[in-house]
Amino acid sequence: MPPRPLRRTKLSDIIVQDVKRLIVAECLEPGDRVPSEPELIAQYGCSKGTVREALKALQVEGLVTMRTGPGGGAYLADADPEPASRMLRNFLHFRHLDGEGVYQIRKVVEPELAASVTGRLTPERFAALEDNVAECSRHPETEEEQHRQRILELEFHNILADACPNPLLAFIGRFLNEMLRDLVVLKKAYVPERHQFGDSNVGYHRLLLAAYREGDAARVRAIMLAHMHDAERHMSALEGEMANSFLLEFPGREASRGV
Amino acid sequence: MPPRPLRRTKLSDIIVQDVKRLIVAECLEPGDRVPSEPELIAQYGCSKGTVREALKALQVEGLVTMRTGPGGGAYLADADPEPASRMLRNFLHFRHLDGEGVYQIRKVVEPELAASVTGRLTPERFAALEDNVAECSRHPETEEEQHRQRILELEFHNILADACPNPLLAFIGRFLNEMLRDLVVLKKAYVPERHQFGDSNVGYHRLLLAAYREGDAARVRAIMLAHMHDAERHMSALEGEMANSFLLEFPGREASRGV
DNA sequence: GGGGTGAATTTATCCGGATAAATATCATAA
DNA sequence: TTATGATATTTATCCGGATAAATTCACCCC
Repeated sequence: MPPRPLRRTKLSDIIVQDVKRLIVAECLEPGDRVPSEPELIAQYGCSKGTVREALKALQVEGLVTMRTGPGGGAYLADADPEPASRMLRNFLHFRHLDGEGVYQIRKVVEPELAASVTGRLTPERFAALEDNVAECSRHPETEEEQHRQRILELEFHNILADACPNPLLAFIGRFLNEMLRDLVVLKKAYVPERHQFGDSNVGYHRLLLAAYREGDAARVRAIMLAHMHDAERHMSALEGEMANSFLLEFPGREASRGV
Repeated sequence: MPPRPLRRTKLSDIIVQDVKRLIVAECLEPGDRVPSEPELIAQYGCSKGTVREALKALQVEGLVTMRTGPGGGAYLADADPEPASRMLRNFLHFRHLDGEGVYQIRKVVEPELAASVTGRLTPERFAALEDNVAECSRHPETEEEQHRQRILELEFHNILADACPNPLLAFIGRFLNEMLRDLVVLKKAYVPERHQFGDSNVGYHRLLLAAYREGDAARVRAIMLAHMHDAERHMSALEGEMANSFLLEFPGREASRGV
């Protein structure tokens, strides 16, 4: 039933593979130039539409970025996990992943992540964590502000993820935060009880800061584990009705650049 | 520096968004029909190229599949994590993720996953696990066979992941296995010591089967944790030189359908 | 010398047509 | 009744052109 590929593989796919091989062969680094539209047209003797499709595919895979103007063309892009993250979120929302599902992972991943950055926090990052705690400690006035503060608390965990030297662990940490963010954005039902949870969250964050100051990785791990278990218990209120709203762009997240 | 979107948003992007909204509004399920090429052309009064680009974008996001022939057109696709998985693997390979990095996550995720499927294994899955252990217990003859057996051992963990009701946990479990598979495929250096590790792996798998038979989730967790720590120690031999080989299609994995 | 203007380059978007391939349906024949 | 083959429908691929937008760089004026 799935439309199998046609007899001869698409010309644009051949170009895609060739360009990838070129990247490997030449050991290109992000920022290096890749054959541009007119060059590929000349090389393959095809129309620009075909070349454009190949370059677009490489863009979609996050491998190249295009620049206009003189000296423009295709350049090897900095690796960016966002497209993959977005597709994965779509997939999981389709599968009706709920808050409890996120916390089943989070409660084992966040302690490991938090412990692993002990002693690796730059002064800038540590200051950012302190700022975050300070801002989340303020008493919110409006409902809207309370809601934003709720999301701001997640930023604490994002800063930790950014400090993690393991790219996979960093990605998963960020990803889980984004999933929770989607859930919080979709369901303001979470807000009413914010005081109880919010204060509790920030309290754990303060304890974590103290443990980081002492460089006590074991205590960091223990505090984060307790934090996660505590938060998990409060997640039951976030169940259900995710439906298909994921397809629409969430406010506050920059719109994806289409395909 | 990134080429910002042009003044007016692309027509194909508008179509993409409209179709997504339609999917949400009509609560479409996988397999349901989505407006086809000629319908969208009539609706938007644009050329087929533009409509094709929109439908292609929806394909790339894994939301729809196209069918040819009468009654063909665009249909809401079954959610598939493969495209996201592939992009994420590319990203991580670019970041030179190594075996140790994978195991930092794996050692916390696999025990949770393994424990969570205790008592949920269907007879079919349990039989598949037993078959896997039996096949991995055979004495490999050729080098090639040893190598394939090494990969086959990973399948044990994939079966567990498939049994996991949490879609995120299942995805991460499968994903980590794929990352390891890439590493093993790329570096046959792993093979020489296969006996030591291979036997050890299968031994843990046997212990897990026994614990599953008794429905002892705590013991499953403990065994898997020991399994992971054991395997992690042997991972140092798998370090380094991932380079950019990720871009090429790995043998044994079906080629991606281009863009 | 500095700052603004415009030309050149390159990609971005869209068009409509031509041919090929896949598939469901229906008619036909065994 | 069943199997086979023709037909119609729909997507797949590719082409080349036209216009618009963004960026760089050289040039010119002050």
